[in-house]
Order: sequence, then C-alpha cells, then structure tokens
Amino acid sequence: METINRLKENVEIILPQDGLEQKLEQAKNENRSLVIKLGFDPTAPDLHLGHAVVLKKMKQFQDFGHQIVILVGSFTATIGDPTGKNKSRKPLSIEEVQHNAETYISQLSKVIDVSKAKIVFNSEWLDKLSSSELIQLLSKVTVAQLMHRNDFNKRFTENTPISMHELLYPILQGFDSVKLNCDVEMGGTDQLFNCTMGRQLQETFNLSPQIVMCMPLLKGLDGKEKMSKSLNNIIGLTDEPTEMFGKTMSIPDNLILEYLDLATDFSPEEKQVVKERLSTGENPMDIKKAIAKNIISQYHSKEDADKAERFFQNQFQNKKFDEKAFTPVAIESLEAQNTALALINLCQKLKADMTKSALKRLIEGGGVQVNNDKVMDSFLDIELVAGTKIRIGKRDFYELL
RNA sequence: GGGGAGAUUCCAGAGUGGCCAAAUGGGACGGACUGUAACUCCGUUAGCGUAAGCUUUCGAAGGUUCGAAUCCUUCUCUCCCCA
Repeated sequence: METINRLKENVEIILPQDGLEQKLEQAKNENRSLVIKLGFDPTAPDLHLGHAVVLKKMKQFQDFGHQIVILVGSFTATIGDPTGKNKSRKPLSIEEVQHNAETYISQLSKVIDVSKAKIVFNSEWLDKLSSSELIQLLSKVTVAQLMHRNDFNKRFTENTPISMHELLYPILQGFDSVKLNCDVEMGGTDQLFNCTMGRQLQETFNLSPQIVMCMPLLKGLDGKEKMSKSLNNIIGLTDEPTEMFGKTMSIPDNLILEYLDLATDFSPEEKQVVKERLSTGENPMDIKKAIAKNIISQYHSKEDADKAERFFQNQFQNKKFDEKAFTPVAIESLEAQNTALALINLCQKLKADMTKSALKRLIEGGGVQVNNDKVMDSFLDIELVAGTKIRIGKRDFYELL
C-alpha cells in the first residue's frame, strides 16, 4: 500500500518488522488515529537537520491524519541525560528547561504542524511518582538489560563513570510511552534501546507494545560523526540562508546521497534523477548546489535559496576580490585617533571576538587581505579611507565607509 | 569501610625540580592546490605587548625551594581490587 511505503521510506529500523502494518490495520478497525511519540531533551536549544530527519517522518504521519505527540523530557533533563554521550550531561534548571522547550517548539514549527501536535512534558507524571512506584517500575528491568545498551556497555568496559540516575533514564522514557499509551515511538537509531524499553514496559502494564521506528542519524559537516551541536558540525534549522548554503557546499562528497535522501524534500522521482546525474559524472558541486537550494527552500523560501546561491557564487567561487559583498563599516565607529591604523588594530575593531594573538597569527599566516593584496605585516598602517576593503579569514569581508 | 592507581593545554596523551606555554597525534584555523569537496604539502594552535619581556595555565587550596606540571600537606573527583 502506498501509505505504508511512504511511511517506511528512509526508516532504518522498524520493530517489529511488520508492526506498522498491524498498527495501521488495528487503528483502522478501531476507527482511530495512531499516537506517535517523539521525545526531546530540552538541552541545547538548537534544532538542526539531524533532528529534521525524524521530524519529517513525524510530519508524514501527521499528514496521514495521525496524532503526533512531542514529549519534552522536562523531568529527565533536570536529572541529567546520558543519551549518546560518554559524559553525563549536567542537569538543567526548571527555568532553562522551560526556555529551551519554548525555543524548540518554535523551531519545530519549521517542519511539523505544531497546532495539531500534542505537546506534553514528562514532569507532569514523573514529578508525582513516589519512591515505591518508582522502585516497582525499576523491578521490571534487569541490570543485564541495561548493560546491553551500547554506550553503557562501552563506558562500563572502559571504566568511565556511569551514574545510577543515568541508568534510570531509559526506563523513565519507556514509562512515558506507558503513560501516553503510544502506538509508535520515533527516534534516531541511537534511541533504539530506549524505545524498546517502552515496548517492554507497556507489556508489563498490559498495554499493546508500541512500534519502534528509528531513523538514520544524519552525519554532520565533518562527514564522520553524527550531526550534533556539541561537535560543531551542524546545519541549524534557523541558520541564515547563506550560511546553510555554504555549509551544505562544504559537506564531503560521500555524504551527498545521504543528504539527498534525508535532508531534502525531493520526491522519489526527483531523487532518482539527481542520482543519475551524479552517476553520469556530473560535477558533484552542482548536485550539492541543488541540495543546498532544496534545503533552504524548506526552511526559508525559494527566493532565499536563489539569493543564497548567487551570494555563494559571487562571494566564494568568483575570484575577483572587488566583486565580493562587503559588510560596510563606518570609519567613525572605529574610534581611531589617527587617519591610519595598524592592520592588527583595525582587524581587532572589525572582529571583536578574536584575540589579538589569534589575529596576529592569522595575518602572519597570510589570512588577511587589504584591497586585493595579501598583507602579512601586522603593523602595517592602513589608511582609513572610504572604500578600503578588508578580508579577514576565509569568509569575512569588510569595507570602510 | 580497607588497599592501590590516577586527574596535564580543545581532545587523546608524553613530561617526575630549572632547557616547559609544556613532546607527539587528532581536531581546528590559515596558506598553496581546488569545486569554501577530497587528497597532498606548508604554517599556526594561552593572553598582553611592533620588541625585550611580562601575565595566566598542568583537578583545588596551602607549603618547601632561588626556582614546581614535577616534592610535601589537606581537600575534591574518577578508576581498580578487597570486604
């Protein structure tokens, strides 16, 4: 059936394999929609294309009329979260959680229809859980099971610390599924263990176990690690169009297919065309441009995508220095005492976030250009006249006015 | 509760009294080459000083010493083994 195929597209793991078909059938017979859960840790409040992979799948469910539930792990975040980390994350305050959750929700609207989604906070029930209830819950799970989870196992064998509370996290996440009576839990493949825990717990509560659907983890800009804020390899959903374009262009070629499948919203037919272009030897750069434009169209607009492409071509592919786009800087704002300023001091005014030592290294390493000339003398006096153009590093261009 | 090992710069990991702002590798950043790709090569990788040099940094706080990442004391944290 068409629906099934669409829903299964790109999904890496479905447990059990034919579970989705059964659930859909069951829902149809009962004349109801499925409850699809996706959990979020309100930690770093920036969503990126990696999150979007799962969110898009949620959107599909939504488009097919199912009820999606965004679960904010407000409780778990306040006790610290081990997901995908070798180190435990530090607990967040309630205020931070609240703030991050709000940021999340506004970003979620870039992919899903938030007005039709149900947004719940797990502190709603976990706060009220008594010690005896908690311990009863814990009795359903064995230590050996928990130690099967990859990162626990790894940390345990490597003798890196695992705090007790981290072990509870998957169990609490599973309990969320019990409370919400989920039909499906979505997540990245790194969530497989936690999602499976939900199945197990639902069974002990005599509920129909949820289907687990894991989406592949999108790799980050480095082409090695999964996309993650802390690895500084993300394309954020709120990134500026020009930034999205540049970042997309910088992904390694071997990621092109992955991005095509997971990050674009091309139809299967369109994807096939792109793949053929690639295999017939077309310059991968052009394929990346198409992908970049598609991504920007999703999160900004078609116009922004075109603009970003033009900007990229002019700013980085065009070798002519004078034709770049320069950020205007008023000479008065430099607060110079004289009509000239040593290059290093000028650079520091323009890039306040860099230390003087770092700038000095950059200049002496040939990373600064003044009016189309590479200047490697930090103390060369630069006349402060309108029209002076300065390039600092690869992508910062300024013009004095 | 007892015994042992350990905490080093972004990360990993050398360094056991001056030659240490601290080897090496990774990452990152710059340069050359390119398609802001990859590969390769080169350089840089605490702050301030146009320099001499100064300041902060080797888990934390004290101490010994002309001089400490290195020695001593206390503390915090981690790992291992035993009970």
